[in-house]
Amino acid sequence: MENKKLIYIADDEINICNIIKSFLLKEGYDVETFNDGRSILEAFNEKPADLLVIDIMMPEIDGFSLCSAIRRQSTVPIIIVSAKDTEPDKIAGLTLGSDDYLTKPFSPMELIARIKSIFRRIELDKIKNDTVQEIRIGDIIINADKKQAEFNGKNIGLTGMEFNLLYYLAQNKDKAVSRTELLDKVWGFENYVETRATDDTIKRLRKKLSDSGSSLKIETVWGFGFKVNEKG
Amino acid sequence: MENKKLIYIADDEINICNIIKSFLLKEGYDVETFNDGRSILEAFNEKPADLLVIDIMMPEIDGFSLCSAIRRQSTVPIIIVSAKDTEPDKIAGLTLGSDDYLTKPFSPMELIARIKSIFRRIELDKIKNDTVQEIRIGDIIINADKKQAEFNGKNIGLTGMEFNLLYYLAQNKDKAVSRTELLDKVWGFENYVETRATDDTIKRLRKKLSDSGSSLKIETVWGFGFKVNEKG
DNA sequence: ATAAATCTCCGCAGAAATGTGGCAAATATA
DNA sequence: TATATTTGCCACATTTCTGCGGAGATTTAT
Repeated sequence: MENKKLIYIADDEINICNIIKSFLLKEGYDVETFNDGRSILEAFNEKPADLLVIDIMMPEIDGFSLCSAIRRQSTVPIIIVSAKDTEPDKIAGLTLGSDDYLTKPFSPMELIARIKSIFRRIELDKIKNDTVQEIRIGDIIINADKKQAEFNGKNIGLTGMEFNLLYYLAQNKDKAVSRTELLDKVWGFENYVETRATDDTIKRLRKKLSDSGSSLKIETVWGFGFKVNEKG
Repeated sequence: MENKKLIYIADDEINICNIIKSFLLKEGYDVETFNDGRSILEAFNEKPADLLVIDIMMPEIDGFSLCSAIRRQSTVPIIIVSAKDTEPDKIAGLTLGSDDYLTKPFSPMELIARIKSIFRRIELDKIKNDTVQEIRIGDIIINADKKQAEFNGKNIGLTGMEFNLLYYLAQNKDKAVSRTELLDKVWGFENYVETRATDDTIKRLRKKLSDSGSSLKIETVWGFGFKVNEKG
């Protein structure tokens, strides 16, 4: 269980700080507020936060300088919040190392959405290589990366068309899919093939499934198309 | 060997696509444009990009659906660009998995600054995570520093192209990689070579691997590309 | 029950994709 | 400059895939 994230806010208007703080607290974050650039920098050196929300115009150290100072020593995400809404200001802020730039007045809900988006990005980068894209259907695992379907961890050796067809049916599991839809989505509309072509591939698919030992059945929906069910 | 970053743009207004494209090209990115949700999704499955810029209102598949569809299978950064500027729209977009949300009309320079900010965030996260210079794949050890691959501690004498190709496949182990992707990421976009060039290098790679005594096999993914598996 | 419609299965052949060996231009090396 | 290496390309052989016709089985309708 991950700890609560700690967020520092720096703005010389105390009211702004408090408003943002109350929203972030409601979202379950730990929050500390500061009213000038120097105090947030000192606090950060003392105890690093997980994200900073800073204003541009502040006493002691302004937001731009603060941003580059922090960036020299940390990869912590920074969101700049400012009344300065000109393009050069935004670009300066983003270029100096901030992850986002919001102009006042802004919606607290949007700020929260953007904070979450940044945290999600960090998570995605962290787990990137561990995520496996696969669909489970009955006793079969369909792995889109490997482009193969497995039963008991063993590849059942589907061809391209067979794989695409099974993949499409699995994406629409428990739902009947018409032949026309299959021809359109799996075969592609530039192909002029007989409707019966689907039957052929289904036939081969069924054979390979049963040969592999799987008990997954592709149901026929009479006069319409086919369907696979989540549980075998 | 870090290539130019590849960016896909999807907007049903061709003019918007072209304007964004020209700016991004000037910044040194590779760019491809699409005019509906489905075509960018198909292109992405065939050849993943490094970042997506998508509109909300598009034919076939709208931006929101596209965003969650992509997010289900990839961590690629997504920037939504839309004429819808209400708070709920922004929050919806950010919550569904986008990394940023810009409202039209927007400044191209700001878009570029935000794109760079996202790439910087990913770099910052990457430095924290991996510093591995050696990849083990089957009975082969690939050393990025020495730029050579070893079996039983002995260099198997790969040429530059052969090494780059094996290295790329190893980085994507257990994942099928298309020829198009290889041409883009290993050969580089500026080179116009026959698709079959990949087959040639694969051929030589396979020979050197087997000559060296290694049992590592490069699998053919019929009608798509190639793949190496973690365990030989 | 009987007829009509629909689906499954079999074998096949054309088509598409890939593997193989040789060749030559470009590049590096001595 | 001469030599060796690398790498893309081509032609041909081989493998693999996939749609089709048709026979027989199954389901539905009357």
